[in-house]
Amino acid sequence: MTAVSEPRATKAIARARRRAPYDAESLLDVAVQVFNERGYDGTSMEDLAQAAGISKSSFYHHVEGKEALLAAACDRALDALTAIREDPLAQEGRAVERLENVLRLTVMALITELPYVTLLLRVRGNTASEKKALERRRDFDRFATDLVTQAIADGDLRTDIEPALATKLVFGLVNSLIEWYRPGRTPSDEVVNSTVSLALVGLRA
Amino acid sequence: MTAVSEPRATKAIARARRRAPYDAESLLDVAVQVFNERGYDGTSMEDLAQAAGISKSSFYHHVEGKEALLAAACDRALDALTAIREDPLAQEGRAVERLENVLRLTVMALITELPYVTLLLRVRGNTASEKKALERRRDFDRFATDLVTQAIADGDLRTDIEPALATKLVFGLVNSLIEWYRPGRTPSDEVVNSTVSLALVGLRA
DNA sequence: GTCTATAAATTGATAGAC
DNA sequence: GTCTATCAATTTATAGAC
Repeated sequence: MTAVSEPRATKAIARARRRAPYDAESLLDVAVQVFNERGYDGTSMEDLAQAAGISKSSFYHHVEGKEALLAAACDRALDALTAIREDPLAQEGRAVERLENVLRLTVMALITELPYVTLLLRVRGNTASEKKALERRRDFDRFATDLVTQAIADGDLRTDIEPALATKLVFGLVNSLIEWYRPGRTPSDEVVNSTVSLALVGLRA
Repeated sequence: MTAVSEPRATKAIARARRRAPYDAESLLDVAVQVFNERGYDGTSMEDLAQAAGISKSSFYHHVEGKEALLAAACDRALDALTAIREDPLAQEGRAVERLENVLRLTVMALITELPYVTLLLRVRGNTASEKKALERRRDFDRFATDLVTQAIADGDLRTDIEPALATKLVFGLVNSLIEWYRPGRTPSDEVVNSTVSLALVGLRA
């Protein structure tokens, strides 16, 4: 059974099944992990190549460059956040219910896309692609602020905290997950429930 | 009244009064500001010199080097946090009262030392001095965790959230201030009260 | 696809004149 | 104290052999 005698499709599948060790996606995973450990600017392409177990030149064969890696990671995180806005749970019911759903979906997105969102939330805006990522992030912030503002106007949340301030506090609480949450330590269900509960109990009228 | 005829002490005072434009402290302020804008690793000594309005070489005349600037800034932030542990308000009364005081003092420290604490909370631990700063920071985290644990054991805080998780959430909320608080926008009193209130109301039994 | 070699630019830091 | 000039190391990225 030599590979030569097999049809092309079979070869492609076999290749995929044994998980080609170095495809663009797995190298992105490696890069994002190292970026999060040492910081994006504190990581050299040599660091990434070593973490992947190949030479720097081979690494470049698979990826466009350092900034493209960061942009791809940010896009993945931002796509996850954007999907929340379009989720039916974010569009029906009272504002306070939509807010609770959005908070829950956000915590879940933070957990499932943790490395990517971590990188996104640390972006400083030094380059053009970083500025673009920050702009998309601000879109989500505005969406969240509108939701909190509406819930307060509905009389469902305490009125002694400014809407903009309340939003920043609640999403600051939620986003702080990237600083301490590590998969496998605490069941993610418990983290989701505790986080949403703590945020909303403190905020309710 | 020529400078030549004045005694040395007078000259020194006059020099100090007109605020020598480039002393080590004011250059640290400049450096910390730029570090926070572009990230520590994303900032070059050339960037710092330009921000200070002098050449890179002149800048080096006043400061030891890049890492020393970071260490000095972290030390200042950590000194502010350490002072909280030694504050009488953190040592008397029930654990839940001490916790409320510590939360309030922490928010106040974040606000008064904002640039320094911001830099500290972003340190990744890449160098020896950064690792040392992270270790001092962990000391404060342990102190905070003990306080929350005790308050839960006292029956003053809700028991359905793990002490370690509750601590991370509450201090995640408090520390998120560095991401959005900017002096002069919202009165600091309002931020302190709202932050402490939101955190504790959500946490109380 | 992988590698060694190297280019081209930047960086932290210093030398030494004024 | 400030500057220009420069060093030595590092960094992003490419060339080209296998």
